Amino acid sequence: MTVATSSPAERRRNKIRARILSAAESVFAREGAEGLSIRRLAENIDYSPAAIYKYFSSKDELVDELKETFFELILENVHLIADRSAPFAERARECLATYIRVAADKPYHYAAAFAGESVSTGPVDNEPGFEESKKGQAFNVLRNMIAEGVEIGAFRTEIDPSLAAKSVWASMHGLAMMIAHIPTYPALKSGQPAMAREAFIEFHADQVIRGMEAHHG
Amino acid sequence: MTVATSSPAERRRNKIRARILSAAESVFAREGAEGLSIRRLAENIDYSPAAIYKYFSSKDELVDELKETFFELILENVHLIADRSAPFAERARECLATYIRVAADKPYHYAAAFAGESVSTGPVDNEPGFEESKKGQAFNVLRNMIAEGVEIGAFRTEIDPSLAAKSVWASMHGLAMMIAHIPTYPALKSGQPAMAREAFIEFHADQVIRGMEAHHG
DNA sequence: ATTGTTAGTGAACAGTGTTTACTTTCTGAA
DNA sequence: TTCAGAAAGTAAACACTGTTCACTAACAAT
Repeated sequence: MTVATSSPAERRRNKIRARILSAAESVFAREGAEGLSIRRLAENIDYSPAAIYKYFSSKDELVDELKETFFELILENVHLIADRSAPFAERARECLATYIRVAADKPYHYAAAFAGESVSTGPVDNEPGFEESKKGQAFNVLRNMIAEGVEIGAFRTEIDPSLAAKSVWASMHGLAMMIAHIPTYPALKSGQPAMAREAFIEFHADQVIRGMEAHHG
Repeated sequence: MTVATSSPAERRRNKIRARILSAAESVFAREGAEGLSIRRLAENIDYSPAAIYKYFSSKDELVDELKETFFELILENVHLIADRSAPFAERARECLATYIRVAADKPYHYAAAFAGESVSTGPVDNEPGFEESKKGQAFNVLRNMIAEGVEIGAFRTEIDPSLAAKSVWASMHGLAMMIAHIPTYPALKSGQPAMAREAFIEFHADQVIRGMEAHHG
Protein backbone atom coordinates (compact mmCIF):
# COMPACT_ATOMS: atom_id res chain seq x y z
CA MET A 1 0.00 0.00 0.00
CA THR A 2 2.61 2.54 -0.99
CA VAL A 3 2.14 3.91 -4.48
CA ALA A 4 -1.56 3.16 -4.76
CA THR A 5 -1.76 0.28 -7.26
CA SER A 6 1.07 0.53 -9.74
CA SER A 7 4.74 -0.19 -9.27
CA PRO A 8 7.08 0.29 -12.25
CA ALA A 9 7.46 -3.45 -12.58
CA GLU A 10 3.76 -3.91 -12.48
CA ARG A 11 3.13 -1.33 -15.16
CA ARG A 12 5.77 -2.91 -17.34
CA ARG A 13 4.10 -6.26 -16.87
CA ASN A 14 0.70 -4.93 -17.80
CA LYS A 15 2.17 -3.37 -20.90
CA ILE A 16 3.57 -6.68 -22.08
CA ARG A 17 0.34 -8.43 -21.25
CA ALA A 18 -1.47 -5.87 -23.34
CA ARG A 19 0.98 -6.34 -26.18
CA ILE A 20 0.35 -10.07 -26.16
CA LEU A 21 -3.39 -9.51 -26.14
CA SER A 22 -3.14 -7.01 -28.94
CA ALA A 23 -1.12 -9.34 -31.13
CA ALA A 24 -3.49 -12.15 -30.32
CA GLU A 25 -6.49 -9.98 -31.13
CA SER A 26 -5.38 -9.18 -34.64
CA VAL A 27 -4.63 -12.79 -35.50
CA PHE A 28 -7.83 -13.96 -33.87
CA ALA A 29 -9.95 -11.44 -35.76
CA ARG A 30 -8.59 -12.69 -39.07
CA GLU A 31 -8.26 -16.42 -38.48
CA GLY A 32 -10.19 -17.35 -35.38
CA ALA A 33 -9.20 -19.44 -32.42
CA GLU A 34 -7.84 -22.34 -34.46
CA GLY A 35 -5.57 -20.04 -36.43
CA LEU A 36 -4.20 -18.47 -33.29
CA SER A 37 -1.38 -20.68 -32.06
CA ILE A 38 0.82 -19.95 -29.08
CA ARG A 39 3.92 -20.54 -31.14
CA ARG A 40 2.89 -18.16 -33.91
CA LEU A 41 1.80 -15.61 -31.37
CA ALA A 42 5.12 -15.88 -29.55
CA GLU A 43 7.00 -15.39 -32.80
CA ASN A 44 4.94 -12.30 -33.63
CA ILE A 45 6.00 -10.56 -30.45
CA ASP A 46 9.53 -12.00 -30.36
CA TYR A 47 9.11 -14.15 -27.31
CA SER A 48 9.43 -17.83 -26.67
CA PRO A 49 6.20 -19.83 -26.52
CA ALA A 50 6.78 -20.61 -22.86
CA ALA A 51 6.96 -16.91 -22.05
CA ILE A 52 3.27 -16.49 -22.83
CA TYR A 53 2.52 -18.78 -19.91
CA LYS A 54 4.06 -16.28 -17.51
CA TYR A 55 1.22 -13.95 -18.46
CA PHE A 56 -1.65 -16.33 -19.19
CA SER A 57 -2.21 -19.67 -17.55
CA SER A 58 -3.56 -21.17 -20.76
CA LYS A 59 -4.60 -20.35 -24.28
CA ASP A 60 -8.21 -20.58 -23.18
CA GLU A 61 -7.69 -17.89 -20.59
CA LEU A 62 -6.09 -15.65 -23.17
CA VAL A 63 -8.92 -16.17 -25.62
CA ASP A 64 -11.45 -15.66 -22.84
CA GLU A 65 -10.08 -12.16 -22.32
CA LEU A 66 -10.48 -11.40 -25.99
CA LYS A 67 -14.06 -12.58 -25.77
CA GLU A 68 -14.81 -10.49 -22.70
CA THR A 69 -13.39 -7.40 -24.38
CA PHE A 70 -15.52 -8.13 -27.39
CA PHE A 71 -18.67 -8.40 -25.33
CA GLU A 72 -17.76 -5.11 -23.72
CA LEU A 73 -17.85 -3.66 -27.21
CA ILE A 74 -21.28 -5.11 -27.89
CA LEU A 75 -22.56 -3.83 -24.58
CA GLU A 76 -21.25 -0.32 -25.21
CA ASN A 77 -22.86 -0.12 -28.60
CA VAL A 78 -26.18 -1.45 -27.41
CA HIS A 79 -26.17 0.91 -24.44
CA LEU A 80 -25.63 3.82 -26.77
CA ILE A 81 -28.91 3.00 -28.49
CA ALA A 82 -30.81 1.91 -25.41
CA ASP A 83 -30.13 5.16 -23.59
CA ARG A 84 -31.26 7.26 -26.52
CA SER A 85 -34.51 9.17 -26.21
CA ALA A 86 -36.10 7.87 -29.38
CA PRO A 87 -39.58 6.38 -29.74
CA PHE A 88 -39.76 3.01 -28.06
CA ALA A 89 -40.43 0.99 -31.18
CA GLU A 90 -37.47 2.42 -32.99
CA ARG A 91 -35.19 2.17 -30.00
CA ALA A 92 -36.06 -1.47 -29.47
CA ARG A 93 -35.51 -2.42 -33.09
CA GLU A 94 -32.19 -0.58 -33.28
CA CYS A 95 -30.92 -2.23 -30.11
CA LEU A 96 -31.42 -5.63 -31.61
CA ALA A 97 -30.02 -4.59 -34.97
CA THR A 98 -26.94 -3.12 -33.33
CA TYR A 99 -26.24 -6.36 -31.55
CA ILE A 100 -26.15 -8.10 -34.91
CA ARG A 101 -24.05 -5.44 -36.59
CA VAL A 102 -21.30 -5.63 -34.01
CA ALA A 103 -21.36 -9.41 -34.16
CA ALA A 104 -21.16 -9.30 -37.94
CA ASP A 105 -18.13 -7.08 -37.68
CA LYS A 106 -16.13 -9.64 -35.74
CA PRO A 107 -17.58 -12.99 -36.72
CA TYR A 108 -14.82 -15.08 -35.16
CA HIS A 109 -15.17 -13.28 -31.87
CA TYR A 110 -18.88 -13.75 -31.80
CA ALA A 111 -18.81 -17.40 -32.75
CA ALA A 112 -16.09 -18.14 -30.23
CA ALA A 113 -17.84 -16.24 -27.46
CA PHE A 114 -20.63 -18.79 -27.51
CA ALA A 115 -19.10 -21.86 -29.06
CA GLY A 116 -16.48 -22.07 -26.34
CA GLU A 117 -14.23 -25.06 -26.84
CA SER A 118 -15.90 -27.10 -24.16
CA VAL A 119 -19.64 -27.25 -24.11
CA SER A 120 -21.13 -25.47 -21.13
CA THR A 121 -18.27 -23.07 -20.55
CA GLY A 122 -18.86 -19.65 -19.18
CA PRO A 123 -21.80 -18.36 -17.20
CA VAL A 124 -24.95 -17.75 -19.16
CA ASP A 125 -27.51 -17.64 -16.45
CA ASN A 126 -28.19 -18.95 -13.01
CA GLU A 127 -24.55 -19.64 -12.23
CA PRO A 128 -22.96 -17.05 -9.99
CA GLY A 129 -21.25 -14.28 -11.88
CA PHE A 130 -23.75 -14.01 -14.67
CA GLU A 131 -25.26 -10.77 -13.47
CA GLU A 132 -21.82 -9.21 -13.35
CA SER A 133 -20.52 -10.54 -16.65
CA LYS A 134 -20.83 -8.48 -19.79
CA LYS A 135 -23.21 -11.05 -21.17
CA GLY A 136 -25.32 -10.72 -18.07
CA GLN A 137 -25.40 -6.95 -18.39
CA ALA A 138 -26.41 -7.18 -22.03
CA PHE A 139 -29.18 -9.53 -21.00
CA ASN A 140 -30.38 -7.04 -18.42
CA VAL A 141 -30.54 -4.23 -20.95
CA LEU A 142 -32.71 -6.43 -23.10
CA ARG A 143 -34.94 -7.50 -20.26
CA ASN A 144 -35.45 -3.94 -19.07
CA MET A 145 -36.36 -2.86 -22.55
CA ILE A 146 -38.97 -5.56 -22.82
CA ALA A 147 -40.31 -4.66 -19.39
CA GLU A 148 -40.68 -1.07 -20.58
CA GLY A 149 -42.54 -2.29 -23.65
CA VAL A 150 -44.98 -4.22 -21.50
CA GLU A 151 -45.47 -1.25 -19.18
CA ILE A 152 -46.30 1.22 -21.91
CA GLY A 153 -48.63 -1.26 -23.50
CA ALA A 154 -46.59 -1.91 -26.63
CA PHE A 155 -46.10 -5.56 -25.74
CA ARG A 156 -48.66 -8.07 -24.54
CA THR A 157 -49.30 -7.88 -20.82
CA GLU A 158 -48.91 -11.60 -20.19
CA ILE A 159 -45.29 -11.44 -21.34
CA ASP A 160 -42.67 -12.18 -18.70
CA PRO A 161 -39.69 -9.94 -19.52
CA SER A 162 -37.10 -12.39 -18.22
CA LEU A 163 -38.51 -15.21 -20.25
CA ALA A 164 -39.11 -13.18 -23.37
CA ALA A 165 -35.61 -11.75 -23.16
CA LYS A 166 -34.22 -15.24 -23.46
CA SER A 167 -36.36 -15.96 -26.46
CA VAL A 168 -35.48 -12.70 -28.15
CA TRP A 169 -31.82 -13.16 -27.41
CA ALA A 170 -31.94 -16.64 -28.90
CA SER A 171 -33.46 -15.24 -32.06
CA MET A 172 -30.82 -12.57 -32.43
CA HIS A 173 -28.13 -15.04 -31.51
CA GLY A 174 -29.30 -17.22 -34.36
CA LEU A 175 -28.91 -14.53 -36.97
CA ALA A 176 -25.59 -13.45 -35.51
CA MET A 177 -24.32 -17.01 -35.74
CA MET A 178 -25.55 -17.41 -39.28
CA ILE A 179 -23.74 -14.27 -40.34
CA ALA A 180 -20.66 -15.27 -38.37
CA HIS A 181 -20.41 -18.61 -40.15
CA ILE A 182 -21.62 -17.62 -43.59
CA PRO A 183 -19.92 -14.45 -44.83
CA THR A 184 -22.48 -13.91 -47.58
CA TYR A 185 -25.58 -14.38 -45.42
CA PRO A 186 -28.36 -13.84 -46.33
CA ALA A 187 -27.49 -14.94 -49.85
CA LEU A 188 -30.42 -15.37 -52.22
CA LYS A 189 -30.94 -17.52 -55.26
CA SER A 190 -28.66 -16.35 -58.02
CA GLY A 191 -31.68 -15.41 -60.13
CA GLN A 192 -33.27 -13.01 -57.71
CA PRO A 193 -31.87 -9.69 -56.61
CA ALA A 194 -29.93 -10.29 -53.41
CA MET A 195 -31.31 -8.53 -50.38
CA ALA A 196 -28.70 -6.49 -48.60
CA ARG A 197 -27.62 -7.71 -45.20
CA GLU A 198 -28.54 -4.47 -43.52
CA ALA A 199 -32.11 -4.69 -44.77
CA PHE A 200 -32.35 -8.28 -43.65
CA ILE A 201 -31.14 -7.44 -40.17
CA GLU A 202 -33.87 -4.82 -39.83
CA PHE A 203 -36.45 -7.24 -41.12
CA HIS A 204 -35.39 -9.88 -38.64
CA ALA A 205 -35.35 -7.48 -35.70
CA ASP A 206 -38.79 -6.32 -36.77
CA GLN A 207 -40.15 -9.86 -36.85
CA VAL A 208 -38.79 -10.61 -33.42
CA ILE A 209 -40.37 -7.52 -31.91
CA ARG A 210 -43.68 -8.18 -33.66
CA GLY A 211 -43.78 -11.47 -31.81
CA MET A 212 -44.24 -9.58 -28.55
CA GLU A 213 -46.52 -6.79 -29.69
CA ALA A 214 -49.99 -6.25 -28.35
CA HIS A 215 -52.82 -5.69 -30.81
CA HIS A 216 -55.44 -3.36 -29.40
CA GLY A 217 -58.63 -2.88 -31.25
CA MET B 1 -21.17 -53.31 -65.58
CA THR B 2 -21.31 -56.95 -64.66
CA VAL B 3 -22.96 -57.63 -61.31
CA ALA B 4 -25.08 -54.49 -61.22
CA THR B 5 -23.68 -52.48 -58.31
CA SER B 6 -22.29 -54.78 -55.67
CA SER B 7 -19.33 -57.09 -55.83
CA PRO B 8 -18.39 -59.05 -52.72
CA ALA B 9 -15.33 -56.89 -52.26
CA GLU B 10 -17.41 -53.78 -52.58
CA ARG B 11 -19.95 -54.95 -50.02
CA ARG B 12 -17.17 -55.83 -47.63
CA ARG B 13 -15.72 -52.37 -48.09
CA ASN B 14 -19.01 -50.66 -47.41
CA LYS B 15 -19.44 -52.69 -44.27
CA ILE B 16 -16.11 -51.57 -42.89
CA ARG B 17 -16.85 -47.99 -43.86
CA ALA B 18 -20.10 -48.23 -41.96
CA ARG B 19 -18.32 -49.71 -38.96
CA ILE B 20 -15.92 -46.78 -38.91
CA LEU B 21 -18.79 -44.32 -39.17
CA SER B 22 -20.69 -46.07 -36.43
CA ALA B 23 -17.76 -46.02 -34.05
CA ALA B 24 -17.12 -42.40 -34.92
CA GLU B 25 -20.76 -41.53 -34.35
CA SER B 26 -20.87 -42.80 -30.80
CA VAL B 27 -17.70 -40.99 -29.80
CA PHE B 28 -18.80 -37.83 -31.57
CA ALA B 29 -22.19 -37.82 -29.89
CA ARG B 30 -20.58 -37.96 -26.48
CA GLU B 31 -17.52 -35.77 -26.93
CA GLY B 32 -17.87 -33.79 -30.11
CA ALA B 33 -15.46 -33.25 -32.95
CA GLU B 34 -12.51 -32.35 -30.74
CA GLY B 35 -12.88 -35.50 -28.71
CA LEU B 36 -12.99 -37.66 -31.81
CA SER B 37 -9.39 -38.36 -32.78
CA ILE B 38 -8.33 -40.60 -35.63
CA ARG B 39 -6.02 -42.50 -33.34
CA ARG B 40 -8.67 -43.19 -30.73
CA LEU B 41 -11.14 -44.12 -33.43
CA ALA B 42 -8.64 -46.48 -35.02
CA GLU B 43 -8.01 -48.13 -31.68
CA ASN B 44 -11.74 -48.61 -31.08
CA ILE B 45 -12.14 -50.61 -34.24
CA ASP B 46 -8.75 -52.34 -34.06
CA TYR B 47 -7.21 -50.70 -37.09
CA SER B 48 -4.16 -48.57 -37.57
CA PRO B 49 -4.75 -44.83 -37.85
CA ALA B 50 -3.54 -44.85 -41.43
CA ALA B 51 -6.18 -47.43 -42.35
CA ILE B 52 -8.94 -44.87 -41.82
CA TYR B 53 -7.52 -42.88 -44.69
CA LYS B 54 -8.24 -45.75 -47.05
CA TYR B 55 -11.92 -45.10 -46.40
CA PHE B 56 -12.05 -41.37 -45.78
CA SER B 57 -9.78 -38.80 -47.32
CA SER B 58 -9.73 -36.71 -44.17
CA LYS B 59 -11.26 -36.36 -40.75
CA ASP B 60 -13.37 -33.51 -42.08
CA GLU B 61 -14.90 -35.74 -44.71
CA LEU B 62 -15.72 -38.36 -42.09
CA VAL B 63 -17.32 -35.79 -39.81
CA ASP B 64 -19.19 -34.29 -42.76
CA GLU B 65 -20.90 -37.62 -43.29
CA LEU B 66 -21.97 -37.72 -39.66
CA LYS B 67 -23.39 -34.24 -40.06
CA GLU B 68 -25.29 -35.11 -43.22
CA THR B 69 -26.80 -38.16 -41.55
CA PHE B 70 -27.81 -35.99 -38.63
CA PHE B 71 -29.53 -33.49 -40.86
CA GLU B 72 -31.34 -36.35 -42.52
CA LEU B 73 -32.70 -37.15 -39.08
CA ILE B 74 -33.87 -33.59 -38.56
CA LEU B 75 -35.49 -33.55 -41.96
CA GLU B 76 -37.31 -36.82 -41.37
CA ASN B 77 -38.72 -35.65 -38.07
CA VAL B 78 -39.81 -32.30 -39.42
CA HIS B 79 -41.43 -33.92 -42.42
CA LEU B 80 -43.41 -36.19 -40.15
CA ILE B 81 -45.02 -33.14 -38.60
CA ALA B 82 -45.27 -31.05 -41.75
CA ASP B 83 -47.19 -33.75 -43.61
CA ARG B 84 -49.66 -34.21 -40.80
CA SER B 85 -53.22 -33.03 -41.33
CA ALA B 86 -53.46 -30.91 -38.20
CA PRO B 87 -54.64 -27.29 -38.00
CA PHE B 88 -52.13 -24.98 -39.61
CA ALA B 89 -51.20 -23.07 -36.47
CA GLU B 90 -50.45 -26.20 -34.53
CA ARG B 91 -48.60 -27.81 -37.40
CA ALA B 92 -46.39 -24.79 -37.86
CA ARG B 93 -45.51 -24.49 -34.22
CA GLU B 94 -44.76 -28.19 -33.89
CA CYS B 95 -42.52 -28.14 -36.94
CA LEU B 96 -40.35 -25.50 -35.39
CA ALA B 97 -40.40 -27.15 -31.98
CA THR B 98 -39.41 -30.48 -33.49
CA TYR B 99 -36.40 -28.94 -35.15
CA ILE B 100 -35.22 -27.78 -31.74
CA ARG B 101 -35.95 -31.07 -30.03
CA VAL B 102 -33.86 -33.09 -32.44
CA ALA B 103 -31.06 -30.55 -32.21
CA ALA B 104 -31.22 -30.69 -28.41
CA ASP B 105 -30.92 -34.44 -28.57
CA LYS B 106 -27.58 -34.31 -30.32
CA PRO B 107 -26.05 -31.01 -29.33
CA TYR B 108 -22.58 -31.77 -30.68
CA HIS B 109 -23.99 -32.77 -34.02
CA TYR B 110 -26.04 -29.65 -34.30
CA ALA B 111 -23.29 -27.28 -33.25
CA ALA B 112 -20.81 -28.93 -35.59
CA ALA B 113 -23.23 -28.92 -38.50
CA PHE B 114 -23.12 -25.14 -38.54
CA ALA B 115 -19.89 -24.26 -36.82
CA GLY B 116 -17.87 -26.22 -39.36
CA GLU B 117 -14.18 -25.93 -38.69
CA SER B 118 -13.60 -23.32 -41.35
CA VAL B 119 -15.99 -20.44 -41.57
CA SER B 120 -18.13 -20.61 -44.69
CA THR B 121 -17.98 -24.34 -45.16
CA GLY B 122 -20.85 -26.16 -46.73
CA PRO B 123 -23.62 -24.84 -48.91
CA VAL B 124 -26.28 -22.87 -47.12
CA ASP B 125 -27.90 -21.02 -49.94
CA ASN B 126 -27.18 -19.70 -53.35
CA GLU B 127 -24.24 -21.99 -53.95
CA PRO B 128 -25.03 -24.92 -56.20
CA GLY B 129 -26.08 -28.00 -54.29
CA PHE B 130 -28.08 -26.21 -51.65
CA GLU B 131 -31.46 -27.23 -53.02
CA GLU B 132 -30.36 -30.85 -53.00
CA SER B 133 -28.69 -30.88 -49.60
CA LYS B 134 -30.63 -31.94 -46.53
CA LYS B 135 -30.30 -28.42 -45.21
CA GLY B 136 -31.77 -27.11 -48.43
CA GLN B 137 -34.68 -29.50 -48.21
CA ALA B 138 -35.37 -28.50 -44.63
CA PHE B 139 -35.35 -24.90 -45.75
CA ASN B 140 -37.88 -25.68 -48.45
CA VAL B 141 -40.24 -27.35 -46.00
CA LEU B 142 -40.12 -24.22 -43.91
CA ARG B 143 -40.63 -21.89 -46.87
CA ASN B 144 -43.58 -23.88 -48.15
CA MET B 145 -45.18 -23.81 -44.76
CA ILE B 146 -44.87 -20.07 -44.57
CA ALA B 147 -46.24 -19.73 -48.08
CA GLU B 148 -49.24 -21.77 -47.00
CA GLY B 149 -49.71 -19.50 -44.01
CA VAL B 150 -49.73 -16.46 -46.24
CA GLU B 151 -52.17 -18.08 -48.65
CA ILE B 152 -54.71 -19.02 -46.03
CA GLY B 153 -54.45 -15.57 -44.51
CA ALA B 154 -52.83 -16.62 -41.26
CA PHE B 155 -49.69 -14.61 -42.04
CA ARG B 156 -49.39 -11.05 -43.31
CA THR B 157 -49.77 -10.81 -47.05
CA GLU B 158 -46.67 -8.69 -47.57
CA ILE B 159 -44.48 -11.47 -46.23
CA ASP B 160 -42.07 -13.05 -48.69
CA PRO B 161 -41.86 -16.74 -47.77
CA SER B 162 -38.23 -17.10 -48.88
CA LEU B 163 -37.14 -14.14 -46.87
CA ALA B 164 -39.23 -14.95 -43.83
CA ALA B 165 -38.03 -18.54 -43.88
CA LYS B 166 -34.50 -17.30 -43.42
CA SER B 167 -35.51 -15.12 -40.53
CA VAL B 168 -37.48 -17.89 -38.88
CA TRP B 169 -34.69 -20.36 -39.41
CA ALA B 170 -32.24 -17.97 -37.84
CA SER B 171 -34.47 -17.64 -34.79
CA MET B 172 -34.77 -21.38 -34.35
CA HIS B 173 -31.10 -21.82 -35.06
CA GLY B 174 -30.36 -19.43 -32.23
CA LEU B 175 -32.29 -21.42 -29.67
CA ALA B 176 -30.85 -24.69 -30.98
CA MET B 177 -27.36 -23.31 -30.58
CA MET B 178 -28.06 -22.02 -27.10
CA ILE B 179 -29.30 -25.42 -26.03
CA ALA B 180 -26.43 -27.15 -27.78
CA HIS B 181 -23.85 -25.12 -25.92
CA ILE B 182 -25.58 -24.77 -22.56
CA PRO B 183 -26.92 -28.09 -21.30
CA THR B 184 -29.14 -26.42 -18.72
CA TYR B 185 -30.70 -23.85 -21.03
CA PRO B 186 -32.97 -22.08 -20.28
CA ALA B 187 -31.75 -21.91 -16.70
CA LEU B 188 -33.50 -19.37 -14.48
CA LYS B 189 -32.38 -17.48 -11.41
CA SER B 190 -31.93 -19.87 -8.53
CA GLY B 191 -34.76 -18.16 -6.64
CA GLN B 192 -37.46 -18.63 -9.23
CA PRO B 193 -38.95 -21.91 -10.31
CA ALA B 194 -37.07 -23.06 -13.38
CA MET B 195 -39.11 -23.23 -16.55
CA ALA B 196 -38.84 -26.56 -18.27
CA ARG B 197 -37.04 -26.69 -21.55
CA GLU B 198 -40.00 -28.14 -23.37
CA ALA B 199 -42.23 -25.27 -22.32
CA PHE B 200 -39.61 -22.77 -23.35
CA ILE B 201 -39.27 -24.32 -26.78
CA GLU B 202 -43.01 -23.99 -27.33
CA PHE B 203 -42.95 -20.41 -26.12
CA HIS B 204 -40.12 -19.54 -28.46
CA ALA B 205 -41.76 -21.22 -31.46
CA ASP B 206 -44.93 -19.36 -30.62
CA GLN B 207 -43.15 -16.01 -30.51
CA VAL B 208 -41.51 -16.62 -33.85
CA ILE B 209 -44.79 -17.50 -35.52
CA ARG B 210 -46.56 -14.52 -33.93
CA GLY B 211 -44.04 -12.33 -35.71
CA MET B 212 -45.59 -13.31 -39.02
CA GLU B 213 -49.25 -13.38 -38.07
CA ALA B 214 -51.84 -11.15 -39.64
CA HIS B 215 -54.26 -9.32 -37.36
CA HIS B 216 -57.66 -8.91 -38.98
CA GLY B 217 -60.24 -6.78 -37.33
C1' DA C 1 1.08 -68.91 -61.75
C1' DT C 2 1.61 -64.02 -62.39
C1' DT C 3 0.23 -59.60 -62.48
C1' DG C 4 -1.94 -55.66 -60.46
C1' DT C 5 -4.98 -53.70 -57.39
C1' DT C 6 -6.47 -53.18 -52.83
C1' DA C 7 -6.17 -53.56 -47.49
C1' DG C 8 -3.51 -52.62 -43.94
C1' DT C 9 0.63 -51.10 -41.31
C1' DG C 10 4.77 -48.73 -38.68
C1' DA C 11 7.23 -44.89 -38.79
C1' DA C 12 7.75 -40.46 -39.65
C1' DC C 13 6.43 -35.29 -40.57
C1' DA C 14 4.64 -31.14 -39.12
C1' DG C 15 1.83 -29.20 -36.23
C1' DT C 16 -0.55 -28.25 -31.51
C1' DG C 17 -0.90 -26.74 -26.07
C1' DT C 18 1.73 -27.21 -22.10
C1' DT C 19 5.46 -28.31 -18.42
C1' DT C 20 9.94 -28.66 -16.53
C1' DA C 21 14.48 -27.39 -15.47
C1' DC C 22 17.42 -23.95 -16.17
C1' DT C 23 19.55 -19.20 -16.73
C1' DT C 24 19.34 -14.44 -16.67
C1' DT C 25 17.64 -10.24 -15.09
C1' DC C 26 15.76 -7.27 -12.05
C1' DT C 27 14.10 -5.67 -7.32
C1' DG C 28 13.96 -4.76 -2.42
C1' DA C 29 16.13 -4.94 1.90
C1' DA C 30 20.45 -5.36 5.24
C1' DT D 1 26.61 -1.84 -2.18
C1' DT D 2 26.05 -6.28 -1.67
C1' DC D 3 23.17 -10.17 -1.71
C1' DA D 4 19.13 -13.18 -1.31
C1' DG D 5 14.85 -13.99 -3.64
C1' DA D 6 11.57 -13.25 -6.92
C1' DA D 7 10.36 -12.63 -11.51
C1' DA D 8 11.29 -12.87 -16.73
C1' DG D 9 12.56 -15.57 -20.19
C1' DT D 10 14.09 -19.77 -22.54
C1' DA D 11 15.38 -24.48 -24.79
C1' DA D 12 13.95 -28.86 -24.73
C1' DA D 13 10.88 -32.19 -23.97
C1' DC D 14 6.04 -34.47 -23.30
C1' DA D 15 1.90 -35.88 -24.99
C1' DC D 16 -1.08 -35.08 -28.14
C1' DT D 17 -3.13 -34.02 -33.01
C1' DG D 18 -4.11 -34.97 -38.50
C1' DT D 19 -1.76 -36.75 -42.28
C1' DT D 20 1.61 -38.99 -45.57
C1' DC D 21 4.92 -42.41 -47.21
C1' DA D 22 7.14 -46.55 -48.10
C1' DC D 23 6.26 -50.98 -47.41
C1' DT D 24 4.12 -55.75 -46.85
C1' DA D 25 0.36 -59.04 -47.17
C1' DA D 26 -3.74 -60.49 -49.23
C1' DC D 27 -6.77 -60.98 -52.82
C1' DA D 28 -8.75 -60.62 -57.94
C1' DA D 29 -8.43 -61.35 -62.66
C1' DT D 30 -6.01 -62.65 -66.69
